[in-house]
Amino acid sequence: MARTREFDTDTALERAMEVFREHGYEGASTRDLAGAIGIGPGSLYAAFGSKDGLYLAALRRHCEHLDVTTRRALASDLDVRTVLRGLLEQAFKGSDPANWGPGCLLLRAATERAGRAPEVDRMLRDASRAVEGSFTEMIAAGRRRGELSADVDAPTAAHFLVTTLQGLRVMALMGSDPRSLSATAETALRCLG
Amino acid sequence: MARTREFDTDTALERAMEVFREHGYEGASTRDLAGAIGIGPGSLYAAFGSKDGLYLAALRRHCEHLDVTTRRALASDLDVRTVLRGLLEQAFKGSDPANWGPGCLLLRAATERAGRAPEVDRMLRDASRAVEGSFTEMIAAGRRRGELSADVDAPTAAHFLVTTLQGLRVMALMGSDPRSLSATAETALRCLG
DNA sequence: TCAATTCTTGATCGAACGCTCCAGATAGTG
DNA sequence: CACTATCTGGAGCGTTCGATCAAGAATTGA
Repeated sequence: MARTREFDTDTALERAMEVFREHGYEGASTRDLAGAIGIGPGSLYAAFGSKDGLYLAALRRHCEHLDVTTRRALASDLDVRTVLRGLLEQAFKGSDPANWGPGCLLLRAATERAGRAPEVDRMLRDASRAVEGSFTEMIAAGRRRGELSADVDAPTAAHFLVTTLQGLRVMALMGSDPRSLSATAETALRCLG
Repeated sequence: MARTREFDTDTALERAMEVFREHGYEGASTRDLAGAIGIGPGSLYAAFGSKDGLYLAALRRHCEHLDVTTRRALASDLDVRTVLRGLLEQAFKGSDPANWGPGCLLLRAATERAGRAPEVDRMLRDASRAVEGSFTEMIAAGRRRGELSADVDAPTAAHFLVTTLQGLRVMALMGSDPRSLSATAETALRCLG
């Protein structure tokens, strides 16, 4: 009983993610965003309420992408070290540089908006815990299969590896040599015992 | 033979660092900056040329602070693990949260401006290498004193620890539990062998 | 077919942006 | 005491910001 929306919300969010990833929250203008999505400002505000609303929706979608990546890794039946190595390496030379790599929108959100937008804080915490949870499961499973020493504490090791993961992204942004980054990933994996 | 400048450039840069740290590059307006420094826009532009010029000067100054912190650690005669532990812990609960903590301007610059301002890229790389270099020296010295195993490769271990350091800052921003952060720092130190 | 409802489009709002200009203030020099 | 050189700070430049709104287009139920 009314006109149908001409653009797809999911596609719009993917485009918005890209713009926010490129320019950050403050650096992305509503004109940039509407232009990238291919709609007018009116449609943007009708669909997402505000620039902040669009940002939160894009960030939420990004978190879903992260979850898909970690769950896919979790479902793998390869050796746990191999899987973890793949995740760490993707953090700085990934085949999916936009979502899991140094451009990760969540990392940007952490440095740009942590502590000044409650909803963002909540998403940072939740997404971070979700990734950490998947890592914990992977390590626990690897230990059960005997791929890791029995005296590895899964939650502790998971937190350590996620920290390394974030560090690798940052170091990549700082211009660190890929060879050094790989060596650091290897060092971290060796710590698993 | 002319009127003397009424404000101190160094003090101005400290204030600017604070504003950039708080709001980022895009989020900090020249009015914010001039207001925080306590000068008019004319003075700001006469002294620093542009917002970008002020940002670069502030970032350069921040890098000097980082250098001071790492060199002070380097000069310490405590056990190398104790010194490194102090640096890692300061990254998330530091007595100097502004400069060495999660708010570190360099980390923000990395996520906000890496790859889009050559001068920033250069500073990211240089500052990162400087910190890494100090870590390398610390580890090498600790090894010479027999505090670390002889089969520790100093540059490799240094890169790994700096990566952990950056990761800890990010994890702190994401709302990670201080207890977990400490445990992760400890895990990283245990890797030194 | 037409009224009702929603969406799209583009002009436009007031505010804030980075930045410039200039009159007035303040200093050293002869 | 001029004279000159520099600094200060507020007014204001043109532009862009996030957001709104009216008017037309598209879709559905009656």
